[in-house]
Amino acid sequence: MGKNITIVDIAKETGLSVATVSRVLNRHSSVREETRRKVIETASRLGYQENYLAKGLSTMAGNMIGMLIPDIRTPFYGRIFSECERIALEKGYVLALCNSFNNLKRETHFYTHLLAQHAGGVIQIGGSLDRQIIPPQLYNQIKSTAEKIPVITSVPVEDSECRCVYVDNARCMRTLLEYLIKLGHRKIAFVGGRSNVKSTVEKRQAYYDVLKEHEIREAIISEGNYGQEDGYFAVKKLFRQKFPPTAVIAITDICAIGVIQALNEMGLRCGTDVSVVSFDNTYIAEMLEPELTSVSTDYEILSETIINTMIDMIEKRETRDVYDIPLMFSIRNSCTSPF
Amino acid sequence: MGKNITIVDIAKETGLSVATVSRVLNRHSSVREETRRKVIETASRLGYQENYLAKGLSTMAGNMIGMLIPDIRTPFYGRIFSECERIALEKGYVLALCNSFNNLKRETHFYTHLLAQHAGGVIQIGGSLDRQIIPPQLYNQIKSTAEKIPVITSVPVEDSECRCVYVDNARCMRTLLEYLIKLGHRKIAFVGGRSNVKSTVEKRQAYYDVLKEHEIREAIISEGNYGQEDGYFAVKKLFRQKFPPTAVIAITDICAIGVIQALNEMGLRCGTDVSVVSFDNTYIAEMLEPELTSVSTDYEILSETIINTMIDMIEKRETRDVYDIPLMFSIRNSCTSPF
DNA sequence: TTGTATGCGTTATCAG
DNA sequence: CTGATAACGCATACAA
Repeated sequence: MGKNITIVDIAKETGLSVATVSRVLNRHSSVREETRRKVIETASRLGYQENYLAKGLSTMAGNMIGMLIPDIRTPFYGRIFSECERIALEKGYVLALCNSFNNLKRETHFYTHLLAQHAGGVIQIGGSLDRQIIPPQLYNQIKSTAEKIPVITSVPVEDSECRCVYVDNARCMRTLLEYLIKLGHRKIAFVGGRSNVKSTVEKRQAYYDVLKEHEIREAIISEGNYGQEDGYFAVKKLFRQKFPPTAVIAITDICAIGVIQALNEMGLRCGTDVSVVSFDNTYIAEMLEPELTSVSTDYEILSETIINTMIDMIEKRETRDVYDIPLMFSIRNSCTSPF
Repeated sequence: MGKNITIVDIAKETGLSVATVSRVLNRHSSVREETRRKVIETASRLGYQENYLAKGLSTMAGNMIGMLIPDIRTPFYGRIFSECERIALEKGYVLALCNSFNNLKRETHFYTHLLAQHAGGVIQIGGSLDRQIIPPQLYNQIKSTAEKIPVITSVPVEDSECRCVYVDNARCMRTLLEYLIKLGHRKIAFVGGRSNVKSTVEKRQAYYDVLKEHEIREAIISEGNYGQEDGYFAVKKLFRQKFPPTAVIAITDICAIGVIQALNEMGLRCGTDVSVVSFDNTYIAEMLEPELTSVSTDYEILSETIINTMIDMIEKRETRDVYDIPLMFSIRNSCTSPF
């Protein structure tokens, strides 16, 4: 357990004061080049490692950023987190992750923890934030947290200091639907998703809007959850009818798996008999047979925006809400014209 | 930005000293019940929140635990992390996650960071740790880190203070293979996995061992990576022969997806014509058609062991290496007798 | 440009 | 059982 090297040691060694050493280490301009070099040299010679705890205690802002998402095991959140983590580490920040499992208690608990650590900031994507009305308990927690440390959310939080990096669900739906309509589909089902989830509601609304714009009367919606079985049972139900849909929009790639399975069981082939598209555009889409046409926000740009905004907030630069992350629309071979 | 409530405030409010307040808050025995109650009461009345930074600076041990894994997006690591995170949060610890992507630089970088934060500890599973010979750069980093904060690894690290929570790959392979042999299979292929990865080598060795025990001469191994395409191409190659295997062991669930796809394309049906099993037993196994027989370490017990051991180390209790985590062997419907 | 002194919130070591 | 006070490592306002 060798004693830790501190700036005091460096100060002693160089004959300078801790203040000067500190200035050098933080790239504070006003310091002579010679002393600067001397400090750098002895720092690395002694094997100095900065102590973030002390730094944090002094500045009241750690270099750990908390990320709160519903479930890292889903390909969607897994992808977002991984991109964010990669960028953050490059910039000298560490990401702490919490699966909320949409559990309000876990969410507020996590905020409390991060606050207690004076974390650099918190990022929340989805979860209870994605309810039609944000639960007051969470709302208050976010609001009071945002007064002390930077907070970024995937949804605007009114009357708070949060920044919002918005995922445009409506635009995603529009892209998918217009693509199918252009192929000639008129009977298009939208499968999966709960109606108390904001992102889903936004997708539904866009679904109705676009149908209307194209004067398509028939909306076919099957509510459910976001899993494979939801796609499966929806298809089983929907395709029992006389004039079944010719195309299906699945709420997630995972949901699409179920759609395709059910289709197969009914002797229908995805990509020829029925067109299938999905949200999220994760590796699952490329894994299926046939490969799925899918849409999502551009993960890299989204993640970069989130992290950069967060760091700007931490380092007290100007920031703005972001509503215009580009989409990633990948046309593969799960669709054809219905004729 | 309301000023933070500290123990000093509580001390003032109660007329006690900070020392006493601190003692109460840390359940240090010797303190009168009455003063104890008074402290607790005013603490909650004032809305006191402990400051982990200050605490950490004082004790030189934070409540953040770092977890270093190859890639959270894989179902295997996603599952392990999620279980660990759930348990850790319950016990008051936060998990910071780093995807190493098997990149040595990222790995050592992460250790450096955690050290600088005086993290509670570090857990590394797989990655460069899983090479036949641990790269010296990483070895040194682990060794020196372990001298300062608790470190747990999935593989024993010789001559260091790490604790090891071992995942018994050989036993997993044995379980799978003996199951297939009992069903009557004699031509069993083992598909996927690189030969510079320790866990894979252990599986291979067990594969040879068990075959030998059952006097099966023919070992059929197809090296590759751990993805879907590796399973796919392996089958395409292996099943071109006159007497193809009657069973396939895939190195991961994901790899098995490719196996099944290739089989389908060749007009062979998994579960009737060919038996398929895999490692990892993730949700993917239940998602496939037919559902896959699969084996892994029991995730819950593994994760609980890891976190409990870590916390014991942090709180300086006795610990021991763990080599006997039970397995989770799920027999589903991807296998039959070959006759 | 550099140094001095103080604070950040806790824990821990001594005394009482 | 309780209280003063010195660390812990760093940043920074104020002086020089």
